[in-house]
Amino acid sequence: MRRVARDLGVSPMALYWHVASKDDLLRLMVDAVEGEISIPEPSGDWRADLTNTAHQYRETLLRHGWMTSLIAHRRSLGPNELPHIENSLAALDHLGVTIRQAFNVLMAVETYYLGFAIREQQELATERANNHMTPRQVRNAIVGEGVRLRTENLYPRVAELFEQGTFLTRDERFDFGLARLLDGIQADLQA
Amino acid sequence: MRRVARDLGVSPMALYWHVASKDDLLRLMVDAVEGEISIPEPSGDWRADLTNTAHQYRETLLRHGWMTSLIAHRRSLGPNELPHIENSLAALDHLGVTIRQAFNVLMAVETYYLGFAIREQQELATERANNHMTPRQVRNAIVGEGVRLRTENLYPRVAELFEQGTFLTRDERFDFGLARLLDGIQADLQA
DNA sequence: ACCACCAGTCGTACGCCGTATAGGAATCGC
DNA sequence: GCGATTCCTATACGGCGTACGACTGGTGGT
Repeated sequence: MRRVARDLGVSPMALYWHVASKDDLLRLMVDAVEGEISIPEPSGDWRADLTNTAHQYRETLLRHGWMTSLIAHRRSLGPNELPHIENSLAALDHLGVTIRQAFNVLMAVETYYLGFAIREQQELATERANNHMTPRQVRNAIVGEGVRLRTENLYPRVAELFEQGTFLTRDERFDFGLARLLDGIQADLQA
Repeated sequence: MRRVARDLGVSPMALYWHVASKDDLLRLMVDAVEGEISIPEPSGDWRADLTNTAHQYRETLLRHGWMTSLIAHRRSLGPNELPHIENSLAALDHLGVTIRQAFNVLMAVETYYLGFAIREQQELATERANNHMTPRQVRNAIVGEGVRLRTENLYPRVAELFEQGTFLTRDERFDFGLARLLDGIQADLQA
């Protein structure tokens, strides 16, 4: 609050004319971010539509890193969320599923990208904390840890994983999990 | 800090003998919770094992609601996490997949239950905020909102969804999404 | 018996924070 | 002209995390 006021060049209490409380301000911020996400009209390819939506959300949550820490307490379902749900439901029209089934699908996808956003923030925070190391050094540290584990006969699978020292990029991981989820959903819908 | 100290019947500053800072304390708390999760030995049925793990995590994150709000900033990978990863990787042995592939599977599942835990906390917080209403009243409010949307010709699919007023329970939703994800993973592993 | 040491605690104080309360200045409708 | 409305400011309260320094009880060494 005091910080916001300072940045705006006004006294802290001036904010309370426009906003009821800090909590209220945060709610508005979350809703505003929700508003800047644009869910496209259904294209006819529901997989592409849901994937697109997931990417939009991920990108937006990534751009506003503070959101992930807020989203755990704060109710969403502000007025800016309904059109997104509507469009996503529309993407699943003509698939012979009920609205409720479509909604369950939506929730599952949403769960996935929400979880990914959280993880992503964790990792970015860790990288920020280690920003004195080059990527190569980070990699070496991981490999070294793997070697240590192996020589101590601890957690052989983790050791092997670390020793390889190569992982999917975050983008690849996001797409991998999302694709698997959509695969499962697709199979379920066709059953 | 002051609150913890009061509950322990000591002065606030006494805590700083045992703990470096509030942040440090929170880190220890998260790691302690991680420690109380017990990942069972592989049973031979990897789907059952991963499902079991996911349930354990969900239940634990639910039991300690404060964790979800911390987990976004805080580094995990404390010493209590490695054995879990090891056991989960072990569950995927003998499937003809590399350690790296197995790890990607793990990450996807973890992403899912993390996201679900967040959503669950959101919903529980909302329920707590509305605890002056009976479940019947909540349902009626949703249905009423659906009717309102329909009469105003807004978001017809959302309107229909609300008007029905019945949704999966949280347990069912968790299992539905997780099952779809594992379906997709299974199909991918067999390909 | 003495002392040095150390684990553990406490009191005080500083600089943050969100916000309750009261009041001041500019603008508008009449 | 004047009351109402809009927007802002100043001050103050109670909370927070924690830096700093002092205190206490018990231990081991000599």
